[in-house]
Amino acid sequence: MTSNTDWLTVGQFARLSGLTSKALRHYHEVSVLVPARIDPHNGYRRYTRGQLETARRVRVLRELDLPLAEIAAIISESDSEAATRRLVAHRRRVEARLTALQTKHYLLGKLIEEKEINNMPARPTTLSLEPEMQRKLAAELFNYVWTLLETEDRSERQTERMIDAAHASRLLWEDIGGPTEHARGEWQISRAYAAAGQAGPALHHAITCLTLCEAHGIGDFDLAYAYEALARAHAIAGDTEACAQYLGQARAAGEQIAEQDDRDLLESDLASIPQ
Amino acid sequence: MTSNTDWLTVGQFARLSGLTSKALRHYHEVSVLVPARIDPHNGYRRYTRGQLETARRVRVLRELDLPLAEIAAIISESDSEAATRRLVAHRRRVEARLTALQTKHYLLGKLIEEKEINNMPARPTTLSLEPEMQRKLAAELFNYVWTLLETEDRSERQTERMIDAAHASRLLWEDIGGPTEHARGEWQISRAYAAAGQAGPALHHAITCLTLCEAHGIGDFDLAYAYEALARAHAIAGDTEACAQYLGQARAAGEQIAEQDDRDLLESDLASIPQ
DNA sequence: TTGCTCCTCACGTCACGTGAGGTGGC
DNA sequence: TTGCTCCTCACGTCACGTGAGGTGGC
Repeated sequence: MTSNTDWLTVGQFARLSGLTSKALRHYHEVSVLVPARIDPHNGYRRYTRGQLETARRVRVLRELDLPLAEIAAIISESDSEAATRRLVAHRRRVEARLTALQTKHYLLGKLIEEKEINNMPARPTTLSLEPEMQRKLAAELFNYVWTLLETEDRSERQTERMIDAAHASRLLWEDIGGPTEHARGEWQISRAYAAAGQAGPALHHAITCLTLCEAHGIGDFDLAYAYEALARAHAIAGDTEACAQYLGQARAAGEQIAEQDDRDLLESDLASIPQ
Repeated sequence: MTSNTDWLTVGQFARLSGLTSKALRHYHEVSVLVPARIDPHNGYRRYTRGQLETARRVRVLRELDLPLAEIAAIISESDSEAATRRLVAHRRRVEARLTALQTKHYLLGKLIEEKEINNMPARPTTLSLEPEMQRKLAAELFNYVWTLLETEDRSERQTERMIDAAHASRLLWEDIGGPTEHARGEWQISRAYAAAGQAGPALHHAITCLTLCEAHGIGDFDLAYAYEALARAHAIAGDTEACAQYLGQARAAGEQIAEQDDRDLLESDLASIPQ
């Protein structure tokens, strides 16, 4: 209980906290962790044992790459909820860095591979997305289109973005998906154009969808929906006769669908086609 | 064939290589990429078109986080095997960073969990791309469309992907770009549809392009090209009269273009419109 | 002539680490 | 008295970005 042991110098405090004295001086300068008192005689920094707790927290947070400014805020606020929010935000930043690094890692691998074959490419011919990310993006875009399709008061601009997104999703599926994904992509593009009232493109992509189904023997659900898209596109074009014909084909194909839920879904979609 | 176009200034070289002029000055200073000559009169840096290849390679390598010293070595050595060894070594460093970051990510998750069991982050409504990646992708898609536009024996399928890519690029520019990028995106979509022989969509996006230019006071190059797109779309639709009218407007706007190179480019594009 | 582009400093970024030169404490 | 620790500058790191202040070019 000698006052001797209660006041720690930087070196002692450094050893006990796991920080360096250089770091402690820096933390003092930027007010992240200020010594309890400064010896007025010689300018020595004096820390208390009670400050060790804070010092260790600073160390842990720094090891997790939190910026000093964030750490200062977390420590001074002493509001645990606000602190958690900062941690969550930081974790998102770390996540972003992680995906960026993963992409770089992937691209380096490809570059090395290519180099072994030919000499100096330096010109990427494909998208710089790793397959996993591409798959994720393709799915996100697909869902994004759905969200917008279901938005009732869609602005003109949103409608344009919806169409863009449908095309983007289709593009990304090109090399990571098979005929089924391609057909579904074409179906969604067609539906987006139908929602936008553009009969020409809606018809074009509906035809592509059906062609894919036929060429690859895709039946069930997807085939029925190919006809649904054709019926809808013709309805919008004002061709009642063709619409009715494809409605019939959709219903016929619908009877081949295995799942009851899927059959119901088709029915409600067919019912939504303007006559 | 004028010596004028053979010697590029930093600004021109920056635009063509995708680097910034600041970065180019830095690369000069540290001898990673030295201008072919320095104008003795005013100290202007002059680059050749042949240096673009090197510049692009530097950019690709920097995007992969290689230190400038490594890049300088890779470029100067011109020994492809040594270069590959450097890439492999760098990939290992990236791997190390990756595992370290993954650990931090995991620990942050645990820390947050401990601190609070409630308060889960909301579903992300936007794409899970960080801005840097989104910008890169948008640009890549834009270039991808160009490559396909210039491909003479494009298959039908490639044409479809080209259109998808034009839409995808436009979507990605939506929140990271301004009106100029949006207008250029619309222009490219229009051109892609024109190349595919689809007059309707070509016209639609040409109109959007012009509307954007007018709404945001975009002139020069971009405005002239908006008219070019309209002329081309009408030509494909078989509307000779409207085509001629917009050709005239494009030429008039073309006279306001500052750069001679840009004027020449416009002329050759206008000449390629089928009459 | 007016903008636009180019030039060269000089400083900032982020979290310390590395000395240099000097003094206090046990 | 001898090491050891402490102090305060000042500079370096890495790859540029951001001005400031001035000049050249079309």
